[in-house]
Amino acid sequence: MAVLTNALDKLLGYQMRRATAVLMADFVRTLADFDMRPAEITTLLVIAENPDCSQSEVGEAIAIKRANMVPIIARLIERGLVARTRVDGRSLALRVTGKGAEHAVEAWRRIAGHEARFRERLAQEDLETVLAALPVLRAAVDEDEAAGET
Amino acid sequence: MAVLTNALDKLLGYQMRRATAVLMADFVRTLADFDMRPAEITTLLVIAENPDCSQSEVGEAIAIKRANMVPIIARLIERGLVARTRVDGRSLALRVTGKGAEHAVEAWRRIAGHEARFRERLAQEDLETVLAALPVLRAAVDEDEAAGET
DNA sequence: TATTGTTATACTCTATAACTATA
DNA sequence: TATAGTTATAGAGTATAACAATA
Repeated sequence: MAVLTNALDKLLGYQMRRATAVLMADFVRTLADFDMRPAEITTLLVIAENPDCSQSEVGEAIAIKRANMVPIIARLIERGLVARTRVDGRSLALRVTGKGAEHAVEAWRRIAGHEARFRERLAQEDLETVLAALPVLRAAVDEDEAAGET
Repeated sequence: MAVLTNALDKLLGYQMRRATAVLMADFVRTLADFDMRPAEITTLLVIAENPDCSQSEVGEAIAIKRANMVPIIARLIERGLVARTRVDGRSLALRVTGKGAEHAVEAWRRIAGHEARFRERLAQEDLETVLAALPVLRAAVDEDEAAGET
């Protein structure tokens, strides 16, 4: 099979998308036997880090819409990883359970390995440049979204 | 609403994912009135660049599986942007039509604007570092996938 | 009136397995 | 036997609109 030319390779967004797919696939592989989707894992980690946070706050932190948080939280509760208590008539405070905390610790341990696998491919200086550039790239439109959400 | 802490922000993959989502959203907005999905647009551009390529070759070039190429090509043909002729009993040669070529030119024109909006947020030197780093990040697992495909 | 959580729904991309017809 | 295209299907993420209960 012939190898085609692909001018898209010159594009920042396209390269980002391709590289991200590789990172994500490795992330999923790293945490495969947790039987949790990436969105569930990240949700668990944010709740572990922020006891008594609300569902909306978690969604805001990881850019998942309120409506899409519902089944994620439901599944975490169903599996006994997260518990919630009512704060007032409409808000719920989320906390990880003991089991959820254990999962979070083990997840972080593995994520550290995953992270190292990719970081070690870049020179220290280049890695720092990349890590500084990424928030810049997402900044302007994030602000647009925040404004639109209001 | 309280702003939560989010240790995920330190992770390369997470930052890539967030930034890519922003880039992608802008890409979609840029090409919204084409009434084409991102995957269809990129497919069209690759075919325009590689006359008489096969469906599998395009999929290989942009990391879309053969099975998922089928409806994309079908829609491009249905809309009169791509035509195909039989090469042998199992291969089809793809070409853009006149209309498809026009779409490709206009798409590239807009993509240039989209690209510039993001590039200008980074210093020239940092941009080059990022553009060099992205293929490195995706390289190792890309090779795994290629091996697995065989 | 605005906010929190919810339901319902649709769209896009991705993944696998299995089939056909060819080479 | 391997390849090109296809079908069917499932999973994951994301988006919007509308609603109830509450602040």
